[in-house]
Amino acid sequence: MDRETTRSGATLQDVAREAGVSLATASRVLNGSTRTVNDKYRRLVVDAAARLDYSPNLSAQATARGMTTTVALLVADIADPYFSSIADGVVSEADREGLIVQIAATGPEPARELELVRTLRGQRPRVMILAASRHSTHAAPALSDELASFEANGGRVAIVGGNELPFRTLPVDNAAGADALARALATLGYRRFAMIAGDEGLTTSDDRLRGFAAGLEGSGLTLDSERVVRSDFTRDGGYEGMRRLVEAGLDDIELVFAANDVMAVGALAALRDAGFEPGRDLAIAGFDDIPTVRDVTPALTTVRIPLDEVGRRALRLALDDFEPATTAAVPTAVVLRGSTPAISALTPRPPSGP
Amino acid sequence: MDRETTRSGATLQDVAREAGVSLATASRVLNGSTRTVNDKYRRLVVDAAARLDYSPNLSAQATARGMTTTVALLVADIADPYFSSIADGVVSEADREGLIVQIAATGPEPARELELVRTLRGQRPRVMILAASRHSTHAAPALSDELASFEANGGRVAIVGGNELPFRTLPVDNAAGADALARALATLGYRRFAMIAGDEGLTTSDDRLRGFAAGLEGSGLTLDSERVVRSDFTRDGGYEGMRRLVEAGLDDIELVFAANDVMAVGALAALRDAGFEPGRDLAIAGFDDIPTVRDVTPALTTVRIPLDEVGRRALRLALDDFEPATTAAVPTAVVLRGSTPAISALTPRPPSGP
DNA sequence: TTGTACGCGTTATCAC
DNA sequence: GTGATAACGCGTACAA
Repeated sequence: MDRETTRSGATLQDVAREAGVSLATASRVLNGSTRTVNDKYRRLVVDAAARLDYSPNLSAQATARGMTTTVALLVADIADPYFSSIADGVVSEADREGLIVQIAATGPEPARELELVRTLRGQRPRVMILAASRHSTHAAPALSDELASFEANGGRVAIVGGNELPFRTLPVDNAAGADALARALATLGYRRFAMIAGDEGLTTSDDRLRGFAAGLEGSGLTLDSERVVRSDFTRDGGYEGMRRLVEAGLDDIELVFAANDVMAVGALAALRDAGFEPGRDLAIAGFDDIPTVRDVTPALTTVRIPLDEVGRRALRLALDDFEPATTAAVPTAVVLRGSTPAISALTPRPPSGP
Repeated sequence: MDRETTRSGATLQDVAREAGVSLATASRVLNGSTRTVNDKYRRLVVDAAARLDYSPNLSAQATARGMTTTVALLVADIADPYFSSIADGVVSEADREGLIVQIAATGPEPARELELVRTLRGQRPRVMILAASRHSTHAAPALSDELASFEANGGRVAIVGGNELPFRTLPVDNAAGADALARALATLGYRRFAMIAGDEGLTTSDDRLRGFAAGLEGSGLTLDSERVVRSDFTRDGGYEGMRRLVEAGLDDIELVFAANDVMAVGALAALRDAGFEPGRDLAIAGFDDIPTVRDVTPALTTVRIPLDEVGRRALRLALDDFEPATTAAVPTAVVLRGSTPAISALTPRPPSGP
């Protein structure tokens, strides 16, 4: 016994032997669902397990049960607040379910998504959440096949944000949010807009662009396509986008809408570096409402997405049994802050040619 | 064959049968390390695998090999930029090694750390990285036992930041960084300080406090212990801390050092809400150099830790075989920004007693 | 209620 | 170089 105590990696066998019961009994009290075990034996087993410092081997459990207790989460960049907030929601909800979260990051190349899905599938996770999938993907068929195989084996798939893949999707109404933002800005008196968007094909960005343009049109305004610059979907991308706008001359622009908050924050910096004061010389708006935007100056107008709730709901969506049709879209809400004051507060800027 | 093609979850058996070879051969070509397989058979197997959409069951591999391909990462809060940046480093490095990262979050209660370590151990990860462990923990013995058991079974442990646990540790010299910061601030002309620290026992915070005080003393200054307020190690904690400082009257304080950047950002907001202008009425400094602090106004003086590198190095530390003694501490660097102008730029504030 | 025996999908040790 | 076959640690009929 002393030898057993010292040696680690006690197996269920060891526990059973130590407790003087059968393997099956030990299994039942330690991991079994139906509690049909005599209390006398139960105690014996529990004590033995504690004494041997037994830790169930989840891999073995998984192969035996044919089912794991992990959820795989695919993001583009875990350091991006958008994704880390979603991840936070997934992790906390998974925790409540006794599930462990595996995170993989595609990085800048969306092509890696397929590859990672393939790898993660090997883990046979109970659910797979795709939050990175923001591209109207040319690789869609292959990805779709992969996910279908996964589901055919009992796995659950949940996709965050609308794309056309035929799986449970948690819709985030980017278009409607951008539309509402445009109308709110129009109400504030803004008339001339520019936008810093992501690359074409990035559905999140495309939807927000489309919604924004629609909202403006609904207000009798237009978004000149020449005033839409494309850039990376990152802070530095936003910086670069604003730099280009400034270079092209923003003399007749009153407001720049960045396709997401990190871009907007970058745009803020670029604008300052160019000698302008955001919220006074030019208004800026973003999208997502990441925590940071409360703390930049001026505080950023944006469209709020409850990101942690998105994470939690994505997991629930995958886990629960119900009609997929009942899945309501995540509500978005326009949040007006200092970066978009009433137009009258904006100081007219002198024309600044290229 | 058609039936096989349609049915998913093809097993290695299926592939072997489809290819007309033995299980062993199939295993060798698909997953084996030593490539001692005839090319003719090799092709057969590879083709069959592709046709059946075979995906190796990592759980089964793990039970058979007694070793997984996952690394477990323990953080306090994945939505906190400090941790998500570290996680980013871990994930990217793990990716290079073909490893999958599992993330668990302890949340505000450090007691959960032990519990989570226990759970994660069940996964038999190849390495376990503790980044959350910032408390001089009363639960240290139990935690230490748990980790020791884990290592005794071939697992690797890496701990981020100094604590006294007897495992491979990636030292982050918080004390030295804070010391250097204090001296730099003294050089700028600052003389009267306050600090917003985390709860006592939070080693990260304690070390930074100690280092800061030491740096001041080295410059012939002192940090009055009455000027040290304790608060949550979060953005809102920083806000609350600054609120209390203001309430107590900060008439003779020139600079507030927050124990980390998110707190400093909160402090910035609180200061503004109280009617003061940070960087003009009062200087503020933080610690970590999270991405955000470049973009707040004024940009925040801080001590830079290369967080993604911390993540990468932590994984390497766990993975590599070498003398633990050779592990150099992560370099920190003082970064002076607008939130701590030369003291002459600070406007004298009128006394504001409670 | 408890124990026996088999199966989960792979790897690894043998002989061949 | 290849193929049986025994592990790996555990769940779970099935029988007792």
